[in-house]
Amino acid sequence: MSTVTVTLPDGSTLSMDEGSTVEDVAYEIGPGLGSDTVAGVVDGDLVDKHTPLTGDVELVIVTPQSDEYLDVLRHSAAHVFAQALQREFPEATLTIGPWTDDGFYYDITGVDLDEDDLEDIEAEAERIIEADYDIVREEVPRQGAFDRYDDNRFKQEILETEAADEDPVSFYQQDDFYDLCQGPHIESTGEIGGFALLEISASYWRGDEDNETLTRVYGTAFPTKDDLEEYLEMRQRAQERDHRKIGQEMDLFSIDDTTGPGLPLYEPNGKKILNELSDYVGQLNRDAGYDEIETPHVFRTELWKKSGHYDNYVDDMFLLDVNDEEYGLKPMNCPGHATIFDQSSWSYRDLPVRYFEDGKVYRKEQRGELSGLSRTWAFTIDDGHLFVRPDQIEQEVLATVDIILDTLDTFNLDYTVQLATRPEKSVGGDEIWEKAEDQLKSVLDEQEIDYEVEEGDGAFYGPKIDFAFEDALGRNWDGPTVQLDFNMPERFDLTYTGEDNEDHRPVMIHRALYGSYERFFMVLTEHYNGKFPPWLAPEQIRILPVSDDNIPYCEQLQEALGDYRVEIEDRSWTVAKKIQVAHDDRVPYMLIIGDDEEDAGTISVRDRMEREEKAIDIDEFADHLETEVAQQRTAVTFLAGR
RNA sequence: GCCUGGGUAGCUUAGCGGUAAAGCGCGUCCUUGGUAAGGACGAGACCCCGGAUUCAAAUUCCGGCCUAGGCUCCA
Repeated sequence: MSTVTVTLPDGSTLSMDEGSTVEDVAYEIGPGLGSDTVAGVVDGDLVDKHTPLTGDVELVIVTPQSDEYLDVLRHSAAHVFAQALQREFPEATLTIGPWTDDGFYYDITGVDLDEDDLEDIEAEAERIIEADYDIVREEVPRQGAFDRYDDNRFKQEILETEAADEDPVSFYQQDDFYDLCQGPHIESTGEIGGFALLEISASYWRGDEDNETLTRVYGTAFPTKDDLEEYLEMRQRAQERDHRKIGQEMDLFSIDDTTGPGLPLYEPNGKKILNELSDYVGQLNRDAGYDEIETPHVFRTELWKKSGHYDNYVDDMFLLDVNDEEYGLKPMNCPGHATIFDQSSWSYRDLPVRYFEDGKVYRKEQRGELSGLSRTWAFTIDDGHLFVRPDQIEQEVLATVDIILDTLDTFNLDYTVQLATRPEKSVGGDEIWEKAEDQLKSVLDEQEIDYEVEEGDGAFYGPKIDFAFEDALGRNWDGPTVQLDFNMPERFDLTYTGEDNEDHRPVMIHRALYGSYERFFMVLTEHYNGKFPPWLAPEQIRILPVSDDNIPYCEQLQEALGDYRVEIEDRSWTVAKKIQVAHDDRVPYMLIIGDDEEDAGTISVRDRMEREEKAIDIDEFADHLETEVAQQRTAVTFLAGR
């Protein structure tokens, strides 16, 4: 019998008989590990512990202490759900039920479920867990598998595709329930300590919207009840920091039924933050050699035909009929910017030319996609376009990435980076694409940025670097971006005169430091949980008079702090209530002013971190705040070191 | 766009065939307070919009609009 070499995570190797299973290897290492083994990771794939090894492999043994154990547990939890479902609704048809990052789902059909049903199914699942059924792998001849699923075309399809080469086919059985499945699974249903069903939703078979709609039930499972509780609390906390909730509480923005979907209305508090954000990037852009321009919200469709948007993007555009002529709200700012570039003749010495604009754009996204500020119909891009010579691409991309990193650092944000490369449908030659992608890569490497390459995910007109953020609910959203564009300069026939006195084609770079203000606003609101840094906070200071008699002195203080956004709490409440409400409103600094302060000509400062100090000189506070705001510090620091 | 929930006062929600409720907010008054919600009274609702069933609809049914989650999209 031939042998195979198994390489373990520590680099050591074992020689095993060919056909030995993952579990055999574990027992070879030690009986304790053997009995603990739940599954294995063979060359990166999570497999059942009974999987035979047929060649030289890298192997990780999965035990209840492994990270992968949760996946295995949840996979089994999906089966427990399916069994409970079939007990309650025998007519339900099962399709697929994998684990996910934070639980599992099962796609089913043939039954309508509502939230109450979910509770019943959950109760049934608890009984199945309580019963602690053994979960047993079973090998069934191919024909037998088809017989089992003679009324389930989804399972049949899986047998004909994913499991096309398998005979026998593996099933997993617990009690009288079985499911076509490759595994791996835990030993018995009782290993699941905490089980919960979370949501009913929908999906398409095979993720294709032309296919049948399925009902998807999301759930999660943990080794212990405590782990589950902790997860549910975390979920609850995440919902608490949802920007839509905070936006409502802090009167930042609203989206009104009457004015329309996906069309955010910024209230005064929100606009104050937007203005600070705009001033911040405006300064960065000017410092980086950009010229500010402005374009209107609507253009004749002639422009969109010229830019190619009319052919490729018209379904997402808002079109208007004006005197029998067609106009379109701009879904992008670039054609306007390219037109401005085209108003002058340029020498190679003039390049790069850099334009920027806080440009409002309108995109008629699918209705079901609209969500708070993260996906809207109207949004403002801090949009910049560079017109560069081909030899300037790298330096300009580098400079742009540099400013993006500065910006993200100012807000102390976490992000991921993707390099999106040439899609199947694209314009431009092989050489220019290859070169451009290399240039983007070398910029990312030079900046020592971790990034993922998303093959074929670039725009048709050029490759791009995207920076993405995660929202409170763990969803990813693209933010800052740098995109190369070989197409627009062609379409607009943009040229500059080279050293050789010939016309040359510039390359266009699209870039945004925030992405859109809306989405960035969402990210910041959730990142700070509404506790905006003092430089951004809509209300930076609230003065709380102890009694109404102190109001005149408070007004003097307000005037002395005229450089800041200061409000006086003049409602006739107790001091305790004024403090409570100021905390709820997330105001960075409260000045508590009673007779003591008024007589001494001082202030008491309390911050939203609940620190407080009395008898402070107002100038000292104002000086500190000036620094804190000027440096865009992300925390309230006046009382930190005192 | 698709599926499943949901839409009741400015906000958060209860009510689910028979006189529209509560808390917060708002107004007036009392209280002038010293560190995380003092008290009383009051105003405020086309119960999302159409249609149907019924003696009677916020409540049931149908259609639409909006919204949440997911799916699918996302130059």
